[in-house]
Amino acid sequence: MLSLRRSTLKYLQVRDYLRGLVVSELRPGDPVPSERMLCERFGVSRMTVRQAVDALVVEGVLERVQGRGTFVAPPKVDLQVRLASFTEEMTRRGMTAGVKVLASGFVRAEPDIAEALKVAPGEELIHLHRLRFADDEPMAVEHTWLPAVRLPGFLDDGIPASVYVELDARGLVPDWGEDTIDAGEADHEEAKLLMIKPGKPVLRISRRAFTGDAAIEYSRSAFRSDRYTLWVPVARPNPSVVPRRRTATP
Amino acid sequence: MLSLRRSTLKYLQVRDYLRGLVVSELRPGDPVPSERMLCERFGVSRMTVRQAVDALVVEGVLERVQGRGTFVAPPKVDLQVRLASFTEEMTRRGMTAGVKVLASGFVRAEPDIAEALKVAPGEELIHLHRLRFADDEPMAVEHTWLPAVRLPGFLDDGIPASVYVELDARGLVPDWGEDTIDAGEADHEEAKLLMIKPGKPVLRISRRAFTGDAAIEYSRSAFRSDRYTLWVPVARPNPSVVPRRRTATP
DNA sequence: GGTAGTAACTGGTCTAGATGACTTGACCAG
DNA sequence: CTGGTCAAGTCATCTAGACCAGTTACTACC
Repeated sequence: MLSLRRSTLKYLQVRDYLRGLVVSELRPGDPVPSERMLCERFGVSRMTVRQAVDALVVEGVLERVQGRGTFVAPPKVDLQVRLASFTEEMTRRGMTAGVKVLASGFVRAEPDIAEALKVAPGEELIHLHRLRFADDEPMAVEHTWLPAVRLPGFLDDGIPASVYVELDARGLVPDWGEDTIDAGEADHEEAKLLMIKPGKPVLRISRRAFTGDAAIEYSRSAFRSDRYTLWVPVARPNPSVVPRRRTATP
Repeated sequence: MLSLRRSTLKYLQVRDYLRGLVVSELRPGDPVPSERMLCERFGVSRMTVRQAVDALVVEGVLERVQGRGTFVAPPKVDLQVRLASFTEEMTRRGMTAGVKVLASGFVRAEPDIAEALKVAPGEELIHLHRLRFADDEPMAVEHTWLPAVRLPGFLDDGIPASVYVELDARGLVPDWGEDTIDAGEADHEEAKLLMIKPGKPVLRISRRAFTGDAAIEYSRSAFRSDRYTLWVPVARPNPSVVPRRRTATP
């Protein structure tokens, strides 16, 4: 039936080994072991090693340079405004994402939330109030609303570890969305949770995510501005699989 | 030396054949020829075909479904994240954009500016300090730096009304760039210009714009957060080469 | 000293197979 | 009609090599 030997796949072993190297030992510009060395170390063929490296190159973690080697990519924190989950974003930055659920349950849609989700006011919503961590440091306070009618049984087994994983499992992966971003002052509750002083600036991000025509998630987050910077690439040419030129100096 | 037989590489031939199919004959959800059929048609091995298909999957052009086939991916909503310019943003809200030049001239590149523009510290830069208005109300304080060597005579006829128009006239239209966004506190100068209290939150946006490989503009802006919200349409990230769950609906 | 060549690395492309996992449809038994 | 089995087709993973192309360092020659 459900064979989840995922992690026993050889290329994933190699990939995760490399990812571990990058986040723990290496710095941008450092070379990773050559493909042939990895073949030997893991007892796999070169194509398998290349598959592992490919995955990390596509992710922007590594960069290949023909004739010289493969290097840890500079933190051009390609992490973008994409509809990636917080966990994905932090993982890409080499941090460990954590989350603490402060509250969860069903609520009736307030007018502003209803409008954002394009549902009728008073409709039943799933509400999550969470505190997000990066490397055990509080990073953001987040409120998330999801239309309950589209997610039956969402809270039945406790709070899902990841909203996006849960949406994925239901085939409701968002394909587009929009963020609005502004700066604000931390209120008392946010300040306490984020361990900053009330009135200090926070980056507020409201996100609407859609699956096809229907809104599936609306969230409001307040990020500590001293620890979080948003990167937005603007109209960048398609990087494709082809290797990019290099700037770092190993 | 420079061998650009690029297009004679087999996997590129296969890739471009598939790309042609997608744009000319097939519609989203349609299956492309199976990998083994492509092997036969082009007389190449399966790995080569997979390399071609991989490239298109990474680009988001195709989607693989194990056991069923490979299909044309549904159209992307918006390939790139795109930030509206200040003027566009104001127009969208039915406001009139204005600008006042506070200072202009030549400066030597400070280390941080030099790094952002990828020039040597101390290199000559054109510097503009401007205050931006929306409906005659101050909205943002902006510093802009441009490499003087690439823009001879830029300030000779006074301050250009629009930096972008001037760049356009010289064929130096930026084709890509990146913004970093965070929240900060207004310093005294900013507060005075924006007519807010010092320490109040401002949205800080740093923008680097590139023409080809060379940086052409670097700017830092501080926006009044009580009057300005950034709006960012977001597209879904490209699926990685690696794990795929079902999404296609042929 | 400088220069050209060369050897030993690196990643880039490619072959010709193998096995496994998943989906679909045809077929058969209840 | 329903449910199960089975085969054929698909993509997923993997092997053990091959040669090409770019980079670097060292060496031998001028």
